Amino acid sequence: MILENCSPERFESFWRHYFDLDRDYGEIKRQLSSDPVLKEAVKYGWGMRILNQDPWETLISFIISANNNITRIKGIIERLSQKFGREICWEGKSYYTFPAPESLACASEEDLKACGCGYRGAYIKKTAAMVAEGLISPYKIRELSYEEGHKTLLSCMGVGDKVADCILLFSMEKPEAFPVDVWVKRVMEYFYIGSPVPIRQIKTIAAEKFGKYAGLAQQYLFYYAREKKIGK
DNA sequence: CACCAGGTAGATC
DNA sequence: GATCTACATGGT
Repeated sequence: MILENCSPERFESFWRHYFDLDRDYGEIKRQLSSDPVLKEAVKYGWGMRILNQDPWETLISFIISANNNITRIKGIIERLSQKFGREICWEGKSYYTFPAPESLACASEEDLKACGCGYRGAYIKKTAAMVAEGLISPYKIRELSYEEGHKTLLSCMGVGDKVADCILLFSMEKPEAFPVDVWVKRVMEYFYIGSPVPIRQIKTIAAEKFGKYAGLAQQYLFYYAREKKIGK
């Protein structure tokens, strides 16, 4: 991997953790590969890593992801950043930071609608207000256990079981979190169960089979399922 | 014009 | 608790 425009100090203080470089993926892949299905999925997504992303940004981003498609999710986040973020100029081009909690809490319904948020606009505004007022803190939730963090995240409007698991996995260093979206549900039923079952049952099976690295297994399975369009 | 997309909130039993 | 439905928006 090559990073441009990055000092050794900046690499150590930020990017090393962001790219999860201290985790031994070789060892985890070996462990998961004792399962024949995971062995194939791991082969498919051999270079994958779980990024350690910003908790606040991840919280809002995955509220937007619910019942939505990836193209639109990206567009909405881009437009929110342009409208409510801070401009950064670099090499003659403009970029925008992800908006601060206060900015989204103060956003008007019309502005959020203009970004294409749809009915999620109200969720974003409410959750942003909770953070801006200090009722909840994404950075403090990160310090909690998986169970406590999950429970706390559910108090945010727009955050359900699956979105909470995504936030915990992608920004709060909880590799045991196993988000079950439509693809993971399909691939688990297809390979391990054989018939449609409730999501909670899939989470139970995943915890038993994959243990404390269930989240990484989820990512290999997700990628594999999508690429192969399994169950569709 | 239906159906779908990295589900959730609110009502109901 | 478990189950059902409406939900903005843009693409196919």
